[in-house]
Amino acid sequence: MIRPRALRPSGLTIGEMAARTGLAVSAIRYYEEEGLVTPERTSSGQRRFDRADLRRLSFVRIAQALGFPLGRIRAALDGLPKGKAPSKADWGRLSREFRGDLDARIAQLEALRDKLDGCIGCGCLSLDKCALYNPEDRAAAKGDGPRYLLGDSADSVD
Amino acid sequence: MIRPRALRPSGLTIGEMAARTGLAVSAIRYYEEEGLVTPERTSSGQRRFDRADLRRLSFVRIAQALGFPLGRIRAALDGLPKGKAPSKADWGRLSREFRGDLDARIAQLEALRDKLDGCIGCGCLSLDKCALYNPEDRAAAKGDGPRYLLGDSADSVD
DNA sequence: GTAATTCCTCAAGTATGCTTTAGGTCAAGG
DNA sequence: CCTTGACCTAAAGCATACTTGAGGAATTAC
Repeated sequence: MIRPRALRPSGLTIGEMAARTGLAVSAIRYYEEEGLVTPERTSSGQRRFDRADLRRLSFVRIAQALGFPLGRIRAALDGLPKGKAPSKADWGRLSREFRGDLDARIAQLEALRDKLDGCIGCGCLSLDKCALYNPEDRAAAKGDGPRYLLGDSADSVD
Repeated sequence: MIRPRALRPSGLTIGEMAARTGLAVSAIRYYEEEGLVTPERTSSGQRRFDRADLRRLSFVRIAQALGFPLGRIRAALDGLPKGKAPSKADWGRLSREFRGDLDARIAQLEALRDKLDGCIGCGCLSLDKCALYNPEDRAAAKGDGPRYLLGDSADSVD
């Protein structure tokens, strides 16, 4: 049993966090800048993370894999109790929240896919009567976040 | 009936394309830079688009709404016959191609969602035994393209 | 004929999400 | 003790997808 950093003191170093979460050290620093984690510092300025941070960062990875933008993830994490470590119930609530969003995104994508089917049939793909060519369908894919900046004004086409 | 540009000559101007596709003029110029359309030019250097371009640009919009990156879209458009205008069958083939990719993405997202369900139950979200914490799940969301640059090396966590 | 539009190019700016580089400090091992 | 590796900050760079701005030319409208 190796015990680096003498008798495992007050927290995990950024390198240990990186190793355990699979994130790059630079990414973790970036997440701190973005307010996704707020590790303490040693007197010499090095970051020290606790176990709750391990969960926070893992949640970030998972949510990202699910397509959520960091802003959304931060908003969710901001809902966790500060000071005390989040309980299992807290994490469950967060997960359910994302699960809901995810369902919505999948449904939207499926709706779009079905419309694409219709368009394969009609071969239009650009006609004003084309179901896919509907302003309200813009920004359906993409996590949410400020990504769908598509100013719409689609008229008749072709 | 107004007939701008005397007797409707050789093609549509970029402004007309913008009005008819719902895209911004600047976006269309950008798409040309990216090789998604290659309009002709008048002797004075103005762009002139044809009806096939209208379809191309509409396809770009649709594919983007479906979450595909421009690189992928360009690759698909490059498969269309050059010189002659693409037939209905050509467009159908393209649509089916995207439909396939879309199905795959939806499936992947659903798989991830189901794993999230499991994790809501166990409340883990960061444990090494957590199904969501699998390197192979990275980059599941997001259109494809060079977006999933997540170098993986996830070990045990928490 | 002339003023208002529209068009052109090229460069720089914006947002997201990081990585890389430069220059320097700190801590752990031998 | 002192070298090596890990850590720190700040700034710049990269990829995607565009928009905005500057400065100017060509069209169109009246």
